[in-house]
Amino acid sequence: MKWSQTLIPTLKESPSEAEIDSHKLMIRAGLIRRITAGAYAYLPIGILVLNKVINIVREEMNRAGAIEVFLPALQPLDLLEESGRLNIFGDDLITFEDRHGKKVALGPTHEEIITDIVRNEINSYRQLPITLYQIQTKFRDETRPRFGVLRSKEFIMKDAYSFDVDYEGLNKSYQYMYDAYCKIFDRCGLDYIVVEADSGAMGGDVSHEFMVPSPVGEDILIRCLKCGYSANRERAESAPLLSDNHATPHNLEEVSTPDKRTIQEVSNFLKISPSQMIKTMLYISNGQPIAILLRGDHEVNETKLTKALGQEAVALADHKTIERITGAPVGFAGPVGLKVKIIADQAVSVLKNFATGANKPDTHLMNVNLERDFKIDQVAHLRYVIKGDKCPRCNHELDVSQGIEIGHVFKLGTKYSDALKARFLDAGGREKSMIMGCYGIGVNRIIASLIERSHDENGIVWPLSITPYHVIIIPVNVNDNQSMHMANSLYSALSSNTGTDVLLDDRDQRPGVKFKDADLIGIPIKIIIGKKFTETKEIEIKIRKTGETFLAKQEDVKSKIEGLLEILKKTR
RNA sequence: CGGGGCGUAGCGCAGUUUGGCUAGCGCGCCUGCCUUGGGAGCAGGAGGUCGGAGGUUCAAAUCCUCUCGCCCCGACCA
Repeated sequence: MKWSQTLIPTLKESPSEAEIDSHKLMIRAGLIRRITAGAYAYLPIGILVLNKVINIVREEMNRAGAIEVFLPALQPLDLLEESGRLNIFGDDLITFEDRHGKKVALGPTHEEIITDIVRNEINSYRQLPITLYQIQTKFRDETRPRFGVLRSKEFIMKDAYSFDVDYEGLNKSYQYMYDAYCKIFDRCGLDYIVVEADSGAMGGDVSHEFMVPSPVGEDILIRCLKCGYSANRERAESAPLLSDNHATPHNLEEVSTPDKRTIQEVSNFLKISPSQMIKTMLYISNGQPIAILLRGDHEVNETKLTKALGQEAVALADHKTIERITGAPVGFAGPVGLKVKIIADQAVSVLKNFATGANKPDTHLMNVNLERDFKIDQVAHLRYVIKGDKCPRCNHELDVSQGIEIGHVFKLGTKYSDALKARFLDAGGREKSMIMGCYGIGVNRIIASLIERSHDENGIVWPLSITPYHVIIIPVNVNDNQSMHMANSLYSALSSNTGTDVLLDDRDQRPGVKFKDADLIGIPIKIIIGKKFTETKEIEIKIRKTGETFLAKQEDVKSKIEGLLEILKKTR
């Protein structure tokens, strides 16, 4: 491609809409333009990159035995109702009525559609197992789209769904997908880590997330750098805290804490550490209020709470309920004298002489102790792991960091096949629910997270596998006939190699502009036809990532480039 | 959805507090000259319903009301 014939609108200045490096660079390098909040147009080199990523995904999916389908973006609402996910998606779902008044949604994901197809077309164990996948745009009305294509209202996802006759089969299908994911992300040149995840609202039990470590990531990763344990925040566990003081219980004491409601306010006021306080949170579970006790500096993990209660969902009690149950406004609840079921986090069970609300307005209690002052009905792990917690496996200190989720694999089991009646007859003629798995990849996110990890002050640094062009030829002076002739002949020679994408910067621009632009858009190899060429007929070759330069005679350029491409292919 | 901020040329911004001449600057763009190894220089030029609607006023980018859009923090998040 000749630069003058395509559209690569580079910008010298960062657009004000962008906050993070990848977003700025995608705009500055002319990959994308925002059309409206959370929706982006991909410009020529943007779609080149996107297509390369998609091709890698497709190749590895096919290699893993998955079968591609193409599904509608328009979905009838009744299917989502049938699976019970209409409420779960809630306002994230983009819905409208067609001219006949029929309610339609733009698909936020496609479990229901796939399951619907499979239940209609597959009835026998002889047709199983099968894994179907699609690469398509999905729509979610995100409350706050941000970070460019990292969180947008429409985005491209690869979604695969596996259907097996039994759990053994599911394990196999899952492993195929897991392995394929590793290959895909490896090929895209990404540094990623795999963490155990909670399967959350998708249902099912085993799940892994593929994460690119990044401070701009919206997910929190808990990792043990010693033994390799890694999990996301919802899933992560920590070693139980030990009772470290054998302090004798002091006398219970009531203190006045006028208008001090939060842990922060009370701990400042009483001059004690938040970790010497207990916070009491009232939840509604199964229609009944229950009290959850947490250490003051800990936060409730509702995923774990939900599981501990064996419920589908729990919700915080409203203020009125709290007043009714505790006899005090929000901010003064405590376990002493409370007449509801009490579940304590493990960290609470080892505390002595702590402070907590007195269930009386403007009053807290000091030197509260378990057993003596109140009893708990259940101890469970209910909180998020924080810095300082120890690894549940090897007791080494856990690392807390951030990451961008680029892929997620789930063992769903029969959640959707039960709900949507996707059944088959086994060899013995018995009807059974299909065992499902589902596997997603955020295609746009691959690009953004790659840039997030692979750029420098001059711009993007593409890996060979997904770069829009492998080589950029820069004739320094396009008005010099010999230079242009050389540029054109190199362009033809290199382009004739299948699989080598060449960009020729034929613009009549000053060299500085061309070098800056080539760096900005991140092309791995530059071929420069300039001073050296006019003087000695030598051609300069420069590597974007390392800045290494080579001089080659004109007849050697092609083989030199081929050699460099081979080397770059192998290095990440 | 709560809090904060911003909308002025393709991009980045000043001007708004305290209303007042023809609305400015940098980049980019067009023409010419010059220049050709890391975002050159000189000269000339095009480009604006100041987000929109209504109001106050002799006079509104500037003040008031409403509205739309966008960004940030938080909440939310298969």
